[in-house]
Amino acid sequence: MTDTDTNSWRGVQSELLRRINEKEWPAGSLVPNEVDLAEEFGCARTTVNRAMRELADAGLLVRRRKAGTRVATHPASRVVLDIPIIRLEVEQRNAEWRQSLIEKTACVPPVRITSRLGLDPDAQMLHVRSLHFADNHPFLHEDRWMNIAALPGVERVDFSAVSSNEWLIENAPYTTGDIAFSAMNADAALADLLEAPLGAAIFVVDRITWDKDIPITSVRLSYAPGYRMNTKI
Amino acid sequence: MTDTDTNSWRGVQSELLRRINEKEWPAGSLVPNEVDLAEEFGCARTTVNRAMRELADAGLLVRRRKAGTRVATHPASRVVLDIPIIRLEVEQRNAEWRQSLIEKTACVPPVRITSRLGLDPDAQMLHVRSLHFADNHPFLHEDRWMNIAALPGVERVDFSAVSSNEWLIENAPYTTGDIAFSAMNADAALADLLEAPLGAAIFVVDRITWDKDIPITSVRLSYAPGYRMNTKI
DNA sequence: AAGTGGTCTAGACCACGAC
DNA sequence: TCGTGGTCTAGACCACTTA
Repeated sequence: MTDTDTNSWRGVQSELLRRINEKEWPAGSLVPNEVDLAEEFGCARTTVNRAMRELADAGLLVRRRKAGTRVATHPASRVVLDIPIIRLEVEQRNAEWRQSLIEKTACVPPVRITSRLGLDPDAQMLHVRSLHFADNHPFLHEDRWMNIAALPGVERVDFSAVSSNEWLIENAPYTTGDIAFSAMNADAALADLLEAPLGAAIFVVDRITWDKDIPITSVRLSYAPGYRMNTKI
Repeated sequence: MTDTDTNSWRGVQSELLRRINEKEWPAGSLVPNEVDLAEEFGCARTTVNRAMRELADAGLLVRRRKAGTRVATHPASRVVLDIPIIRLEVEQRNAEWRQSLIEKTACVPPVRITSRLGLDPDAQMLHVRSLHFADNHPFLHEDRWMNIAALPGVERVDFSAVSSNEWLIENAPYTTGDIAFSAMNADAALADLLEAPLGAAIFVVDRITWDKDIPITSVRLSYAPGYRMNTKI
């Protein structure tokens, strides 16, 4: 049951990892098949399969039926980011969260929004903008467009009581989405809201979500200067 | 073998997903155990286990022995980022990659580097800075410190021929690391290198890697303005 | 045609941890 | 204590893809 027992999947995995790291199996080389490895390690093929499957998921091995398994030549490191509810992110920093609703209007969005969502350019969407605070300091600006047709009752929600961020997570499951991270200089409006100098470097998250091809929402989060998004490999 | 056959693990998983999304199983509620679900779906417990394990890995379910499995209350969406070799990232954009080595010196790093790595503040490290280009336009600035003691022969490597980014991936396996993403305004030196206006918003990736408690490298990647890091959920 | 990984089964034992 | 998930087994059939 430890990492060095080669009859547990973790043990097999760490032995495989060792061979890859120490170049016993060089990058690009063909490694033995599951049946042979199972025999070598004295375990069932299922056990070897689990160990290898996870290494393939992590990008360290490349597996193809009939062709066999090879050590990946350019193991792109894979980073997992957890993106929590904004309120929880603030509270995890031991700060008090509050938000202030800036705008909530039903209107026709700019074409850059409808075109990316694949919606009729004349369709009305709900535009909600709000400012999130951490201990009364501006934390981020949330600029969101919501698909009214896909979110029944959304027009009657009081987004000054519940953030649209949180309401959507609880009420609108999504199946797929795109996320982009970038940096931009604060324009006058954003600088004013975030109490930052004009032109300050702002960390920006753009996110679009769909529920089985139905567009749900498009949002831009603009963080106050100094924000860092951290994670471990 | 399709997503709707409840005797394949994908089929079971999509049915479980449906029940979670449609609140048939509300957030926080206890869901049936593996044996009961296997009976309901007419499949082996192993199959149910695989489906549920992956949902737990994705953060949608919380599993505990004896206590059973519950629907997660705050499903933080989990984003996976692939961070490739810089050369490949440029080439994937159908651009020609090249780099120019700016500096390669062995010297004592600033305290902010040694302290974060947990190294002796007087230890020499190898400082390598280089500029990566895409089609002869500056793409990013790589500012790296390498632990000489942990990387035998690193002082003799010609980093004008191989980028330190690529050399490390091929020669220095790591076990853990920290990554941080942020935005900063370009100072005069960086603006000059990246051919950007002074103060331009720069997307920054800071990364530190260890190999079993031995610090390997600390690097800051500063991308030219306009860079976006994209991924799917 | 044949080798390889992908998956399912039925059963088993065990570790954890709530009670 | 004992229910639950975690894991392993031995065997089987199948899907994919290369030779």
